[in-house]
This record gives sequence, structure tokens and C-alpha cells, in this order.
Amino acid sequence: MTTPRQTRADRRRATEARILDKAREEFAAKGFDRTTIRAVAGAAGVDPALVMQYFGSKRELFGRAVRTFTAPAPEESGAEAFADRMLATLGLKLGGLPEGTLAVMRSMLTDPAAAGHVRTALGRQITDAGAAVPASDDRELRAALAVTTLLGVTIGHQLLELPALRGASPERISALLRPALNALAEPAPGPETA
Amino acid sequence: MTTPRQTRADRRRATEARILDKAREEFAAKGFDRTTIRAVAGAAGVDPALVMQYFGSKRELFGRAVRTFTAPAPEESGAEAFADRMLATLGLKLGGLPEGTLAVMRSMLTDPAAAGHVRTALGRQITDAGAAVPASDDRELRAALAVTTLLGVTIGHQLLELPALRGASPERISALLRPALNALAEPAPGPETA
DNA sequence: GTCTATAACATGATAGAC
DNA sequence: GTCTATCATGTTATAGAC
Repeated sequence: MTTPRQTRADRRRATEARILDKAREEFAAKGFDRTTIRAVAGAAGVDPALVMQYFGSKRELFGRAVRTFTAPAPEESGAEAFADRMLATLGLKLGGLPEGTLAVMRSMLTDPAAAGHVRTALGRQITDAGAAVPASDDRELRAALAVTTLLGVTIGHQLLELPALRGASPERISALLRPALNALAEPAPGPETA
Repeated sequence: MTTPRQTRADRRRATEARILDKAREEFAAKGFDRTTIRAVAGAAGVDPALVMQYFGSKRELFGRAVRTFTAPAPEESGAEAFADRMLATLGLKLGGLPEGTLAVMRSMLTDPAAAGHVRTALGRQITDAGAAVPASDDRELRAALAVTTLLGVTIGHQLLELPALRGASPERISALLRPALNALAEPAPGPETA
């Protein structure tokens, strides 16, 4: 009675996790504005007031729900080629993109907070990618173009669902993109410098 | 008295144009959801009810406001190189993008109607670009990747305002992007086929 | 601790006075 | 023709019953 099995604040964490899960889905599908606390609560099978009780505000819920937005690239091999490094992340981008990432991406054009998240996340990706660009003083710009290229393809595929992209396998897309990314990374079109 | 100078239904068209102009700005800046009839009316200096009187609904206003969304590429020269063709449109994309286009782009991830507009517009761009890709059976896919590449760069520059891109001139961006687009267009990496 | 009821507010849209 | 006043709805957030 003083210390029951596991049903003290442990069950709370279970429902909290369920709410966060459904919120992530909803935010990913409809964006921040069109997602309602009511809908999230309904999907999670709880009362709307409970969601507020747990998270305080809709924005806080959003922030908590998209904190899957971390550590997508724990790469160690710094000697890898630039394009491979980029395309390694694209593979999982075209397949199962984390729902938290989807949620932030869908809201990034209309919600300033989401835009900020994406801006810093892409900034980090750009500096990481820039480290793999050979030399030159515009390595950051090259990296930024490579990252935004992948961003555009991901948006077209995942959010816009362009038929021309949906019909292609990730492998083919990667294969076609590799030379383009290499062209972005190579300052001089030397014939053989590998 | 029966036929005054020009102030019959001609002044109406003037205010209507002013409303459309302010609506376009507002939609471009905040997207469909966060744009209110009241704000548009306030910016145009008219009563909110008048906006409804003229356009019937918010969505109708949106549709009318973004009908600048036409004919961006009246190119005749079909013999032009693929990359040049693409980059010609990028020049004005990075500089002054039409506000109607901005409005649709900003809403495309959260508003299904806007997404539909963009999907068809990009589809048209893809088929147009595909006609300039040399041969191969995956020309449409290549064209789609080129178009989404430019889409990503445009989003990163114009909507997300990534520092790494804002600091670069359109000319440098174009120069760096050209080899990448060429790599997308060329099925075989032949040394000299021009 | 959980939920019912409701407050407080903003929105798109409508009806009717001027 | 133009605008004031209002409706109906949907939202986040709060207070209080169980």
C-alpha cells in the first residue's frame, strides 16, 4: 500500500508517452496550427483538459513531441566521401522519416518557432557537411547547397508527394543524386584526384 | 450623370485590386491559416465585411490573390542547355520571387489546396525540364530531382532564410549549382559530348 | 488525480441599418 | 453600396465537482 507495484507516477508516464505519440502523429500530419488539443486528446483516449494539465500549453506539447529531433548522424568515419555521407542520411529520409522531424518540417514555413528549429538543425548539418568538403573558401556555401538540395528532394517526396518522385526507388534517387552532390563538393573538375 | 467619368464600377475594381494586393502580401508573409480577413481589410483600409462582399470567402480570396501563379517561363529556345534553362528561373527565384508564388509556397505544407497548386505547377515544370534532358528512360526522374533541388535552395534561401545562403550572391549560387544540374542531366559521364 | 463545465477570446460569415 | 452589430463556431486555458 505504501509502495504498490508500479502504479504511482509510473502509469502517468505511460499516458504521457501515449499523448506525446499521438501529438507527434497529428503535428506531422496537419502541422501546428491545424492540430487541436481536442484531436490529440481524442486520439490518445484522454480528456483534453488532461493534456493541458500535463503540458501546460499547446506549444509546450509541440516542443516536447518533436524532441525526437536529435542525433540523426552519429557518424565516426570522417574519411568518407562527401556524397556518401549526404546520401546515407537521404536513405532514411526517403523511407521512414522520424515523425518528429516530419512534424517540424511541415510547420516550418508557417510557424516561426518551427522555422527556428529547422534553421538551427540545418545549420548544424551544413557545418558538419562543410567539414567533408575538400578545400576552397566557399565550402560552407557548397555544403549549404547540398543540404538544401536534399531538403528539396525530401519535401518533394515526403510532404508534397510528387508523383515523379514517388514512383522511383530510393536507390535510384540516390544513384542519380550522387554525381550531382559530388559536383557540388568538387571545387575543381579535375579528372582524377581521388 | 448617366455616364460619369469613370467612377461607376471602375472605382470598385481599384479597391478590389488593392485588397488583392494586401491579401497577397499577408498570405505570403503568414500563410493561409494565420492570415485573417480582418488583417487584410485593415491593411487595405476597408471594412472586413467588404472583403467578404467582394470575394465571398477567405479561400476564394486566396485563390484570386495567388493567380499571379502563371507563366513564369515563356522560353522559346528549346536548344538551350539544361542547366542554363533551370538556372534562368533560379535567378528570379533568389531575387524577387513573385509574391503570389511566395504565398502558395508558404502554405503548401499545411494547406492541401495550396499543396495541390504547387504539385501541378511543379509537375508542369518537371515535364518542361524533362524535355531538355538528353535521352534515357528516367529523364522525368532526373528532371524532378533538378526541380526539387531548385525548390530546396529556394526554400532555404527565401522562406527559411538560412544564413549560409543569404550571405551568397545569386551569381555564385548559380555558378556552384550549374555543374550539379549538369550532372543530373547527363546520363553518361562522357568527357566531351557538347 | 481525472474529468465536466465553462470562461475568455478570435475567427469566418451573415443580416440589416444607414 | 458601405459598414455596424451579431451569430455560430472553434480554440486555448481555467475552475471546480467527483
